[in-house]
Amino acid sequence: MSPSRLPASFYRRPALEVARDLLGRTLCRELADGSVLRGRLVEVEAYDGPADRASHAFRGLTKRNRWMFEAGGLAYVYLVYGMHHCLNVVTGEAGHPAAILLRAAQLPDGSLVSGPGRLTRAFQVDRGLDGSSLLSGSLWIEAGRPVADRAVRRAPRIGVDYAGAWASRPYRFIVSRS
DNA sequence: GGTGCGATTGCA
DNA sequence: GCAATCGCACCA
Repeated sequence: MSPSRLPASFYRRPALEVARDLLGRTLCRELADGSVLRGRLVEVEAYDGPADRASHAFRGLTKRNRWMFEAGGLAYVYLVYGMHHCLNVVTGEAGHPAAILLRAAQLPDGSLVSGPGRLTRAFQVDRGLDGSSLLSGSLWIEAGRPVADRAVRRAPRIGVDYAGAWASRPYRFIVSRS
């Protein structure tokens, strides 16, 4: 258990707050051989509450989205388009469905992994990690180097045009400068 | 039990 | 611009 692993209290806050605070943090993934992949989170999206039409939780609890209804600190991993995995961080209190989609990270060598499907491929994340705790286990987030307000840009979420007015809400958070 | 489609990506 | 590819949400 790494001492710099972000604690449960980090995740059990409102989704928009957690989303903004995830920027600059270090996504960590331990592989079977014991090596650890790391990347600095530079783009995330919040999906917040039962009224958010863009969220998987909009139509209530289902087999797929059940982890979104748990207390923050879990991974929610699902398959989209039959071929790409998406990695989310569950946030907030139990009963309030919310999660943050991880969209892009900067690797230690400076290269950028951009896109939720590319991110899960790079970090070898699939549905085997769905529902796993970020507080223990092979997937977690460390404190890293938080980002100043002036370096944060907000924008509408990607790929949710079906969500009506919710599609234009600025729920995407991007590191615009280092 | 059947059907339509997606919080994407890569290639033409 | 569009095909790939399948779990699952939803309806019957």
